[in-house]
Amino acid sequence: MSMAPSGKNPHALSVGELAARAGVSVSTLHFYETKGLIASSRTDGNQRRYGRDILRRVAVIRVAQRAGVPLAEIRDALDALPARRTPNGADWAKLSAGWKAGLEARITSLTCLKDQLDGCIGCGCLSLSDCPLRNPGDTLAEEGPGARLLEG
Amino acid sequence: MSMAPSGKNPHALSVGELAARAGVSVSTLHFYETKGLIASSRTDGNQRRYGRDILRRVAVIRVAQRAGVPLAEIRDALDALPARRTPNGADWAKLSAGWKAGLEARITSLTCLKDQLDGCIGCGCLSLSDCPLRNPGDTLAEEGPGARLLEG
DNA sequence: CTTTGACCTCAATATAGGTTGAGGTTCTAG
DNA sequence: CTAGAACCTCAACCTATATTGAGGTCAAAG
Repeated sequence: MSMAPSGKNPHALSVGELAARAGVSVSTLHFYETKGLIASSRTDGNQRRYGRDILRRVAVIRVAQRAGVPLAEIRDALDALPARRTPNGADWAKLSAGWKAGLEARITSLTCLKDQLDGCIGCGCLSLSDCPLRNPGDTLAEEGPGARLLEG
Repeated sequence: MSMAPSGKNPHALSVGELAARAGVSVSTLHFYETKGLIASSRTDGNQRRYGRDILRRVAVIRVAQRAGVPLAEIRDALDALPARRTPNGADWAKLSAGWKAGLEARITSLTCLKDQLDGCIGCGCLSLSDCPLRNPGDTLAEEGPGARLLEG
């Protein structure tokens, strides 16, 4: 019934425990592992066990995702963390600082779009040749074809 | 060489022309048609021809996408346009007004995240139990598992 | 010792939003 | 009339982010 492993290390988390505490599903944790975002050691019985860093790491992943950072980039950023010692506050802060810039850019882009939409609601011009929404001045038009899941 | 159809109706656009003018690829227009976002008439030779409304319609679709509206919702909104007459400025304004609310919510959510990230950069607390980023007060935590491509 | 729940791997499926290619037709310029 | 550009359909493929299921193992409680 209990999800906690009762083995030698009471601080190590099983995937079920981690999933519950981190607010993600077990399959998501497996998925993150295949993508190199998290790692685990194994028990004699081949079950995953996670150390004390893991909760913070998963939390960082979810926050970065909310900020619109794709998993591949998150992985690269996490790979840049010091491997030998436990990352400290400054290490994490460095990561989030980098992501904040992207987040701010996204907010700016959306706000710009909103302002233009405001104007176009007033004039009903949407799609007229001089409407800023039709020929946005930003770099979006330069992005090539391809799946663009986030608004860039 | 010319992409313009030289048939009876010089105002009708071929897919290539529409693609060029709307700034999307031909395959995207085909795709939109299968999804019910746009429609076309056909020549005797089974080639698509588009009327004068189409440019505005495609423009509206792209703007709504930038605002984070999924194609299915855009389709539903477009379906609600008057079918019998050419939609006027007020019709289009009604659409964009609805999408603006969602866009504003998205901006608010991201701005909130940014503000929290600001605080957490200062304290380096990311993943500590009292960090607002770990237990966001908004409704994101209530969303079940599943692909969440946009930040909701 | 048996049962049950948590765990394992691997493959298939799902969604959104398209792109690419094969194989064939149409249109227009020279 | 013929070459080549543009068009057609349909199916397969692509990325990102997971979820679901099949088939089997492990561990702890009764």
